Amino acid sequence: MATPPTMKDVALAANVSVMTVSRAFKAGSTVAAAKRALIRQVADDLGYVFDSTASNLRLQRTGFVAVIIPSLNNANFADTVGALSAGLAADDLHVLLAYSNYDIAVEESLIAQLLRRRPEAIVLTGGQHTPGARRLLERAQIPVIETWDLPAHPIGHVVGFSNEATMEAMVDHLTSLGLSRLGFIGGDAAFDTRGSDRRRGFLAALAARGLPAHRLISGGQPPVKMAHGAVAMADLLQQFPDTEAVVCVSDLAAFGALSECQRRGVRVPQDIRIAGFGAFDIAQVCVPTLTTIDPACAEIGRRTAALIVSILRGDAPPAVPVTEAIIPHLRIGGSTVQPPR
Amino acid sequence: MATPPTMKDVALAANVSVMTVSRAFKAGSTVAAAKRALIRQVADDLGYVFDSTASNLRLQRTGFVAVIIPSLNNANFADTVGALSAGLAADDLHVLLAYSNYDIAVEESLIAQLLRRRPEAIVLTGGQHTPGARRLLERAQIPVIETWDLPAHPIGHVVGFSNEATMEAMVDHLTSLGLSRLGFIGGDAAFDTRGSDRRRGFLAALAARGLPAHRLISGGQPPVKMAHGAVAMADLLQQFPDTEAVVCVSDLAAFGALSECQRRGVRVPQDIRIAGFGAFDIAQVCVPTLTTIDPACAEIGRRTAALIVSILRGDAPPAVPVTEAIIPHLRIGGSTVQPPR
DNA sequence: ACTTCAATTGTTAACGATAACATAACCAAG
DNA sequence: CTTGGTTATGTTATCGTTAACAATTGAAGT
Repeated sequence: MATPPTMKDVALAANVSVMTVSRAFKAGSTVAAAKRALIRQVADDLGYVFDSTASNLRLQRTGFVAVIIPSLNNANFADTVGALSAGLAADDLHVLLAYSNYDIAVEESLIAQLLRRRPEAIVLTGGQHTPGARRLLERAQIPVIETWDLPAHPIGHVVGFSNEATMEAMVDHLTSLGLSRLGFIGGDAAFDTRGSDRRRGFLAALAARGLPAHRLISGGQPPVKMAHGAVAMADLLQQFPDTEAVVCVSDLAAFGALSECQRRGVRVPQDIRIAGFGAFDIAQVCVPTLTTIDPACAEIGRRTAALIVSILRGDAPPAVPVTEAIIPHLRIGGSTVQPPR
Repeated sequence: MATPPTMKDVALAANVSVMTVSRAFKAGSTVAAAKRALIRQVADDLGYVFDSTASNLRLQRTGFVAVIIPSLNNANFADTVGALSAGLAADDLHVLLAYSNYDIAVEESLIAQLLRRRPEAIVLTGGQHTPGARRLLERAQIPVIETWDLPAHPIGHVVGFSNEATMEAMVDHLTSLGLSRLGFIGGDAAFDTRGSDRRRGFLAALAARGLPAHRLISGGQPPVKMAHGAVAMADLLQQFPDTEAVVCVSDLAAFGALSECQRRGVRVPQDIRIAGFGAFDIAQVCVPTLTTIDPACAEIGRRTAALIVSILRGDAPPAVPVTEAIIPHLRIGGSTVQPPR
């Protein structure tokens, strides 16, 4: 057959009306059991596949939830999206995923594209957007959820945490070890807003303690990869050899830094301490394990999914925009504190 | 406004017909320049957003390419999907992504769901599918591309490589170093077909050389993570302490194995050699760097995108199913050969 | 002024599924 | 054998956009 069979073809073959075929495929509708079985059999024989594009148009509902993440290739965002998809699946909502490559201009164009697909909700990573993007989102008649951040001026709902605030606990940990010469790797670019939020938080924490805050090494444009962390560590060791501990924008950079230390015979944590961010798998496998901050990626996804479901399908959707604060957790590893043996 | 504005609203406001509005948004159609500008202005003022669900139905074309990967959280597949998306974007094709969690039963149900969305092509990872999945795909009137494998009986097009065959080069490398007591970590489960293909290839390569092939350690169910690699290495060192080299199903497992060696003071490569698969970032950052096989993930994505574009939008689509063989490359690292200093 | 042709705009009928309404079939009770 | 009330099925119109065709306009050529 040239064109795929439609309900009409099935109806013809089963000798019923199109409407009956439609009902036969919908649970809870009144069709004689025998007829329903017949219709499904006929449909299967014909190779009929339900056409959701038609249904979407008629019902004015697509079942799509648009999601924009900075990068596909990042275990943290993957965990969030995984939990999000899982949480939406039960309510027949499907993630329409796009990635911005850490560029809010790209994000804006993705938003414009995605909205044409008529998603029922849209999930963003981060709280910083172009004015154009804000405008599009404010006019879109769908729930907007910003994640992975606590924006000062949210567009709609929020499920996230303050990247800046996480650094307080980290610096607290390091200073409680009696350390005062602290460095930071990563987060310089105007692009990586979450990374520079962390750096800002780091600097604020140092300032609050009256500690020097000049040991900063760029990790280059995001995504900051392992190899960049290694290069940055080499820079740090050369420029500021007296550094006692370095906080990295992510565990990937931190592992790169650790590897550079290994290559140079610099002992971690004896000679220098290293901390990361994100609680990536590698943090608990590498030697020593990395001190890091667990931002509860999956929890963000779960809570976002639950929020969306309650808004779209729930009987009591929230009247005002919701902000759900996630509490990241400091996880101490061998890269800052030598385990007792 | 309760319902979002449609072309009709724009037409009314701009005092033209709906069709003229439609033309005003379509490049290359005959609308007076001034009128086109006016319509676009009016549309913008109203907050009009093009509704692709209606367009998709009318045109019988969605611009979707369905893609199923085993896991979101895997840099290899992420690289493939990234390159694929990029290659499709120019032709206004968008990836509709789903992940099977390494389960072909899940894959079948995803295929059924995705086909309802009327994708213009569908891309699968791997060449093993349930009979139900094959049936769905054979009847779907769209191009099917299997990737990351060279199936014996392809459903349609193929862009991939033989996981089994890659192991020949790896074993060749190890035996050329004079090693003969080789082990393998991972790939036991019936699920992870690519992993067990690699193990089969490993065993075949040993058999061809008359080498003993009993040093096999399960990595558990896929995805085999770093931590599993560490546990497996501990098993291997205990069960087969005379092992000279171990090939792991992925770099992640290999890094876990390497980390276990570090913890135990087993020197790599002096005491034991470790190899991985996938050319993940970590392979070239860790100390020592990992010997691995680069399956050219991005190349798979690029070639798949090019194939799809040529089929869907090209003037000379291939008459018969195409099989594009990708050539994976052995990359030797410090985990099998100590670098000269 | 009168064709002729191109450029521009309008009208109609789909695309495939489904809510809403209308009708037909059925069964039990009186 | 009616009547009343379910249950099962059919009919119509619609979601928003667009191809195909029809109609109108305007400018150039004679």
